[in-house]
Amino acid sequence: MIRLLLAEDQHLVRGALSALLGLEADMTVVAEAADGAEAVTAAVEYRPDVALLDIEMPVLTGIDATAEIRRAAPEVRVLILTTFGRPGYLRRAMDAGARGFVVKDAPAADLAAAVRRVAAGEIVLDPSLAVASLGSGPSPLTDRERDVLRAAEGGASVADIAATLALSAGTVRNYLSSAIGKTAARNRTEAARIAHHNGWL
Amino acid sequence: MIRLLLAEDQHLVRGALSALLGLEADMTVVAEAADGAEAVTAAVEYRPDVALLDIEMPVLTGIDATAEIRRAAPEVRVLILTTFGRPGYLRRAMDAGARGFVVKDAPAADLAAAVRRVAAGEIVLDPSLAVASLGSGPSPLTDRERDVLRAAEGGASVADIAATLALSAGTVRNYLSSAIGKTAARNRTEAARIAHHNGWL
DNA sequence: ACGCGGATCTGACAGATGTCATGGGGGATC
DNA sequence: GATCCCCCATGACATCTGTCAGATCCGCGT
Repeated sequence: MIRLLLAEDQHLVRGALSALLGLEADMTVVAEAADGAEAVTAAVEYRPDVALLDIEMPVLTGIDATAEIRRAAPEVRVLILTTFGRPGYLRRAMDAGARGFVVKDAPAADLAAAVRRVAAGEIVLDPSLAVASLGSGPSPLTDRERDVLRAAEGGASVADIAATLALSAGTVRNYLSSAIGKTAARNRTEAARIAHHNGWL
Repeated sequence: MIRLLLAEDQHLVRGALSALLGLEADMTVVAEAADGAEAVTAAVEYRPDVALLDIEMPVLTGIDATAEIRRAAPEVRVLILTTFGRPGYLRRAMDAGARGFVVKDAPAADLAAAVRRVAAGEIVLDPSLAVASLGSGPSPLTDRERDVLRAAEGGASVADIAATLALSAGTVRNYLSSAIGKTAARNRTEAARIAHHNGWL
C-alpha cells in the first residue's frame, strides 16, 4: 500500500485529486496540506511514501517545501505536480531533491503510474520537458537581477524598486538593463514575462 | 440522475474532478471537453443537465462558451467553476447566462451541492464573491481601452500596439493614459495587472 | 599577488512613455 | 437640435526608461 501526502492550495482540486488517487487499489491518501509549510509538517508527522506537491502554493513554495522535506524526512519521496512546465521549475525542483515532475495537463492515468514509479525508487520526468529544460539551460540571471525583475513585475517604477531593495535608482536601472539584455527582451515587462515563463523567478 | 458535462483544459484536473463527481450516487459524467469549442459541441450533442465550465480555456473562453450553449442548447444549465474569483468574471458569466459560479478553492463538498442546486433550477453564487462583484462595479474601461491594455500586457511598445490594432501611435498613448487613469495605476503594466485582477480584460 | 566577476554606484544621453489641450466625426439620448 | 460619450487623431511637454562608460569594493581561484 502506497501512503500519500497531497499538497495543493486549491481546495477543490485537492479533493478531486484525492478522489482520483483514492480509486487506485494500492494507494491511500494519509494526509493533505493547503500550503508548503503544512506539507512539511505533515511529511514529518506522517512519513508518507510519496509526497505530491504543487509548486504554486502560499507560505512556502513546493520547491522550498521539497528542500525542507529532504532535510527533515529524507525517506519521503517528493513528486512535483504542477500547472506549468517551466524549464526552470523542473531544474530547481530536481536540484531541491524531487524524485519526479508531472504537469497537470498530462493524462489522468499517468499520475497513478508516476506515483507508483516514484514509490518504487525511480526518477520520473516528462521527456519533452526534460529536453526543454536542458535546451534552455539554467537561469542566466544573477541574484540581484532576479530580485529587481521580480520587484518590477507588478509595474513598480524604478524609484519603488530602489526603495524596496535599498538600492540607488541608477543601480536598479543597470540591473534592469542587463536583465533585459539577457532575456533578449525590449523592456522590463517583456523581460519579466520571459523570465517568468522560463521559471527563472 | 444528474447528467454532467465537464470542461476543463488541464487533463489531470479534469480527470480528478470526474473521479470526485463520479463518487456521488446521483451524478454521472456523460461528456468531457478540453476547450470551450469542444464544450459547446458536447453540450449540443449530449444535452447534459448541467455543464461545468472552467473560464480559462483555449479556443473559446468558458464565458463565451456559456453564451454559445445558451443559444444552441438553452435547456443546459451552465455552472462556472474557475480558479479566480475575479469580480468581472462573475458578472460577465452571469450576463452570459450562467446559473452558478464556484471557485476552485471552495471546499470539495460544495461542488456536488452546487451541481444539485443548479440542476434543481436554483442560482448558485458564493455570497462573498457576489458582494465583491457588486462592490467593484462593472468595468469602467471602454472597448478600445481594453483592447489596448490587453495588447500591452506582454510588454509591447506603443508602436507594436499601434501596428496590431491599426491605430496611430498617439491614439494608443491616449487610450493607455485614460486606462491608467481609470484603474488608478501609475503606468501601463500596473494598469494591466489591476484590470486583469478585476476580470476586466 | 593577480585577475576576474559580481554588487554597487554615478553621470550623461537618446528614446519611450504619460499627460494634456484640442480637434472632428458618429451614434445614442433627451 | 443639443448634449454626451466614444472613436480617432495631432502636437507639445515633462518625466521615465534603457543604455553606456566609467568607477570602487569584495571574494574567489590560480
